[in-house]
Amino acid sequence: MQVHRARRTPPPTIKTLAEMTGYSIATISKALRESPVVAPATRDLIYKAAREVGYQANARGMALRTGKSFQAAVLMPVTAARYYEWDGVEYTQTLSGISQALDGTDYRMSVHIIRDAADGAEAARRIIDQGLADGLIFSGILAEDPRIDLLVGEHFPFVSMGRCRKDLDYAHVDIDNEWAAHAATARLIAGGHRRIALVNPERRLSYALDRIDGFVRAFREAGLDAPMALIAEGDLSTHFGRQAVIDFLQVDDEPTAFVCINESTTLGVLSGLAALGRQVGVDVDVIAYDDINVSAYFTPPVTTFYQPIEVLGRTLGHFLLRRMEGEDPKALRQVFRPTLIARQSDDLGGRLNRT
Amino acid sequence: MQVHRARRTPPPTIKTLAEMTGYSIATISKALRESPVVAPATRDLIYKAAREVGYQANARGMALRTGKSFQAAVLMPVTAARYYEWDGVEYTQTLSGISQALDGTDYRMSVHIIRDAADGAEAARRIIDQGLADGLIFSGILAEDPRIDLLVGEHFPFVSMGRCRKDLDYAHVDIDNEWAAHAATARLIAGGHRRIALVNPERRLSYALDRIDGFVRAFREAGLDAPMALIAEGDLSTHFGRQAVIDFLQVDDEPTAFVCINESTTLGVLSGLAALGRQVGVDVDVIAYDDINVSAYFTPPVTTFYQPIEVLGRTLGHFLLRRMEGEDPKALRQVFRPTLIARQSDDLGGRLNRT
DNA sequence: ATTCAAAATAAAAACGTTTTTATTTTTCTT
DNA sequence: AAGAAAAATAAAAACGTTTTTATTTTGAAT
Repeated sequence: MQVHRARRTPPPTIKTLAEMTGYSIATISKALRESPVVAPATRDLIYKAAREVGYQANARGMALRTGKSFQAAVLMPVTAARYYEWDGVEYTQTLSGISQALDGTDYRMSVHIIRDAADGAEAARRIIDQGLADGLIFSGILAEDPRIDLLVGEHFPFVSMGRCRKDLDYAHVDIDNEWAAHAATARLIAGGHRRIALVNPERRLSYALDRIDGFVRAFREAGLDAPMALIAEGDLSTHFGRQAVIDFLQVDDEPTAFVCINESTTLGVLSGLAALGRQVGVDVDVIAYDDINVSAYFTPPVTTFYQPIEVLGRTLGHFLLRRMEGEDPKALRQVFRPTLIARQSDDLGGRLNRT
Repeated sequence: MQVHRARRTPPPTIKTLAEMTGYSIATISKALRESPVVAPATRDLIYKAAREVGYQANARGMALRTGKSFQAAVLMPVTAARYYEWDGVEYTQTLSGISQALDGTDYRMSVHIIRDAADGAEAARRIIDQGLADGLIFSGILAEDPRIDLLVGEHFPFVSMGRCRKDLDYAHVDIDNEWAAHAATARLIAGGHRRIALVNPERRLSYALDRIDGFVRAFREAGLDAPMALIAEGDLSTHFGRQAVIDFLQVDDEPTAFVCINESTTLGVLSGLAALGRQVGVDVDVIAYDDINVSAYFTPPVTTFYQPIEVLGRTLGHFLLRRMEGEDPKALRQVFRPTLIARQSDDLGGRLNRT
């Protein structure tokens, strides 16, 4: 026989406070909202009563009346298929950052898993139409991202992690991918490398283009033609990184260095190199981009451009809050430059012919 | 000058449908809830009208009236500090699994980041008190987890990923850690290993005890004493895994094999071994537990017990749905046994003295 | 003291549902 | 054909807020 606990007294509402203090619920509501029309003395009285009974505004009541949901939605891309389980691991840190920004506000974070870009657009549509959230954060920005057009058109508050290639006003946070790719490539060129491979995401992703731009610029500045044939394009899985290496090392004029786009692919690249018996730092150089500081533990540790992604997350959250307050998106833009963490020399220990 | 779009027509409500069909809102509501009191003919009519205008029940209205939030809360542990950025990466897959289970229901997934166990208990408290969610999923179960007592006491629907050591009725999903640790250890013992190290989480975590149990049982069954001094305890960071190796390899009678608890530590262990010049499969054997299938890409690939964590996530979600429907938690328990993926022989290529 | 404006508070309506209670319509029984 | 029971529908209340409108109180000016 299950013993049921005595029904707990229902949580206090503004009605409770009205009865306690003798004021009307209208006054209670205004007092708690810090409305200037209520006399300071009564406001204090009401606050005292609220504290006394531990009053917490009922989110559902507020939501219905105001039409707000007090939810900040985050679209989180997860590839369901095998080979991809390591994908998106950095989202743990991203969510943590966003949540930190939301802490202490009335907003909660709801996470919507999306399978691909189309799914993401549909999720955005649903969130707007059904008022599932008051603001939206998403990443994986395409060069021509329909979500950005949609949200800008609807005047729906959002912050994107990444920039699209259209000239629109929207709040965003990004990594300076052009700069990072340029810096990495230039460093390898300075080390004497000429055959440099770029392991890149698909070209429809906006930052894939940014990376290519930086890659090409580094060669141009050195008076060289960029080896466009050495740009591998694919999903950013570990499997892809590994396959890219295997493919490249089977052509005649094989690359002597790799620029990797994220940790997942980097791990794959290292795995591929190991499988083919190539030693990093001896036969080939690798320079990577890192956002959860894990490259230090790879074998061997690789030189990276590091940008803690939690910081991006925090910024995303803060920007979204301000955007939901109605702030002009023009003011809400930040592009981070990762810092170089050199863990290896990039000239194969000096064995490479310098020009 | 910003051009504002014409105010969009407000979304249809049951009132809209009432006007369209001529029925009262009460009938509309009942029809949509499939209540048997409304005549089938009218139900059909009302459904038709609803489809016509694309009616979607307003979540806020429902929430206020029913007192439900239609949120499934997930507590997601994230260690903020440096050294821990790789921690919890498997949560991407976990969330994906949960979300898959929730797909097509009225429930949304809200994620609450927690910093530690105490933070988790506080979050649970807040979720119950403020009715922030109708159900809860959490992991990182302690041997004596206060959250489980709390939630069982409050009759709040929840599913835990992992079991505590108390004999309580609650829905849960778990890995058979005792079995896995036993299998891994027994395999190494069969390979001739005697000095086997267990890289384990802190002992207050319930599954840390399970692992120790399995570890000890494997030795006992072989007629040996388990080397309790070779059990390293710490957070599950990459940093910890590396440090554990470095510590162990500086003692006299150093271990010849390592059993690792998760991928983060495994990566650390491999990093530590590489740093000390030990070759896996030559000087030392490593067997690991893997939930996002990444160990295949480590250098060298390591033998693992693999359990795709997304499957656990899906089960968690399904169990929570059933629990929120009021189903007896006794029926909602599942313990998964990971499958062995042998990527190396575990007797150092036969070089180890067999007993 | 009266009047009027300003300040403070109260009342009422509304947000979109569900549920309880009331009413009307239909069907069956005799 | 009348009456009662059953079925179908409608009306009203409620969930906890915020906001608009109405009322009361206060204070100052005459």
